[in-house]
Amino acid sequence: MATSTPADTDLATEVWRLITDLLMERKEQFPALAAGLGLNPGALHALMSLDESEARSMSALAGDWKCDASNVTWLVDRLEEGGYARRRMHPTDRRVRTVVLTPKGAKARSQVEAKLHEPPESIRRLDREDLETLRQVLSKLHA
Amino acid sequence: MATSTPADTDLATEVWRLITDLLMERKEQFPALAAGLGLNPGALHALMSLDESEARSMSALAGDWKCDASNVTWLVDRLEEGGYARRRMHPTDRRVRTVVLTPKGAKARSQVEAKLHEPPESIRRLDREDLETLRQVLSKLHA
DNA sequence: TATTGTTATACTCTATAACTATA
DNA sequence: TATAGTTATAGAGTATAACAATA
Repeated sequence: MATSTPADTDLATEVWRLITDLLMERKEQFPALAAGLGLNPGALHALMSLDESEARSMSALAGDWKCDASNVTWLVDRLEEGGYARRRMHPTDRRVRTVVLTPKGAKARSQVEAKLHEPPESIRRLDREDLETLRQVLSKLHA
Repeated sequence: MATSTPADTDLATEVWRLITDLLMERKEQFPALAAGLGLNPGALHALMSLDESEARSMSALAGDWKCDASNVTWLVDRLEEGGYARRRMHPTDRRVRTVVLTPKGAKARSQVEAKLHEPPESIRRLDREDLETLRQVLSKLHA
């Protein structure tokens, strides 16, 4: 119907973000997005919590991901196979392996984040006044 | 802060329902609710799509649940073990088995639905005016 | 001969336990 | 002796293929 101005699109994005933040998780398109990267949902979830600059040890990742250390080995193997992450040596403790995203992994992560924040058609169709109203009221939920 | 009147609680329920309907799925408390019934998430999802009165064939359920027929056998076995559903003969075609919820299964289903529609604390804290506003704007998303 | 549902079997993802190498 | 990570192994949940009963 009505076309969106850039300002409306930004608003729609923000409103959608407020709603999804409220829900904490929007595991929905997630399996499909994972499959698109040749990953299972668990491995994509892992990818989303990694960083290009900050190296995390395997044991720290077991804590982050609330899973067994042996499963961290398996998940990081999947990410390395896909070229999304790589293991590094720890500078001082030779027992420890750290994990960082590759450039490809960082790009995949930001693209998936963009998809997850993309408002659905029904939200984008709202006019500016409605979106402003939603933003105002939903902002109160942050308290 | 402000205490809720019954009217506010109904409004909060409705607003929360509008948001979750928009998202289609809110797999979040779901694994915990399933575990509480001695089921896995897949089996609870199956239970939620069954009815006490309407009998569905195994092959129809494979379509509904988007899974293989052999997995329907497995899931219905789990539901029968828990006393939530039972197989019946088809009145005319002796190859076909149909599945219906038991009274226990119907009760479990409505209790889980109630839990899923329960608004979170942050929504319940909104005052009546904000909830009315949300309801009004979010209703437009149904179009 | 085709279809319904089950059984036999295999694959994915996860965990527990045993192991290797460091510390 | 304790810790980090891996490998060996087992279990849950899913699929594919072979099968028995019925149409």
